[in-house]
Amino acid sequence: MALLQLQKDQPFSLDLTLSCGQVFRWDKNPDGWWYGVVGNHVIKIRQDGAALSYEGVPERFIRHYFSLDTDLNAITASFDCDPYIHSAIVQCRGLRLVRQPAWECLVSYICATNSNIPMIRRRIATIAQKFGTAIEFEGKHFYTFPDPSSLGDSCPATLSECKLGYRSPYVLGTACDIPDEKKWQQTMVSLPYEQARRELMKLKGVGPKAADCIILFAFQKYEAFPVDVWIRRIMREHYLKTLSEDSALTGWEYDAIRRFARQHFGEHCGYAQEYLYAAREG
DNA sequence: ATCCAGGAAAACG
DNA sequence: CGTTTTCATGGA
Repeated sequence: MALLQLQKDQPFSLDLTLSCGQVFRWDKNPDGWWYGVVGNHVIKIRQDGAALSYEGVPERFIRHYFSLDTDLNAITASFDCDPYIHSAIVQCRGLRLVRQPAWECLVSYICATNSNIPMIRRRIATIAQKFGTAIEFEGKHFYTFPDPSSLGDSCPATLSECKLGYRSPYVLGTACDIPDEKKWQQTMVSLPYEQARRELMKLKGVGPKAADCIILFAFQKYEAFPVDVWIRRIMREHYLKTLSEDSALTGWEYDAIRRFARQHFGEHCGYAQEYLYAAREG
């Protein structure tokens, strides 16, 4: 068991960070410990005030994954520009965007379309269980997320057990389009936002929303502003009151919303998006 | 039954 | 070209 002491000027909420909907593979036990699989590691972690207790990975891994070295106060200050976002910032103090493994993030958001969070979590868990590698930890089995070739070579019958519905061929096709996970990841991080977005949208099952989520959560390009039905509702009610009430989100509207957000919240508008999403009330 | 959920592809004018 | 329809799944 290792201990990490957070600094006073380093706000962090493990609970908000792991339960705000950006990740799908973390679970909290009633005793307060979070368990998750990141890459090839099972991580066990809990927070008591400014103290983080953890095991499974070295400290530098924790710092990197949870973005503990980014100046969160500076980031939230950069988009703290109106009363509504201000209240979200106060309400979600300590929420950080984590650095998700890119391939898993990509598949996660292909599986997320027209679906809800519990369903997404179940799909990702089943994919890992069927195609990943088992890791034993505290007598229980955890599963790594399978690499592209493991999924690409999978038999369709087993994949259908993951209940992806019409998303199955998208996941399969994308697995075949990305033979080299590491090379793909390196290429993507080097591209500027708009270019990375266009590249991602070439993949089957990746539209504007999924592309923006992947860019934000896996590549830390904080100018991405994913617009889902919740964000559209919030933006319509508090920022773009001229938007029509019907929930259809056209391509033109999506661009109008993300461009407004980029201008209004600034270069970290993606971070602002996650605060808006986390502070949403049903 | 009907509607909805971190949408996107395919079909249609 | 922009717009509408369809898609599979399960919970409310």
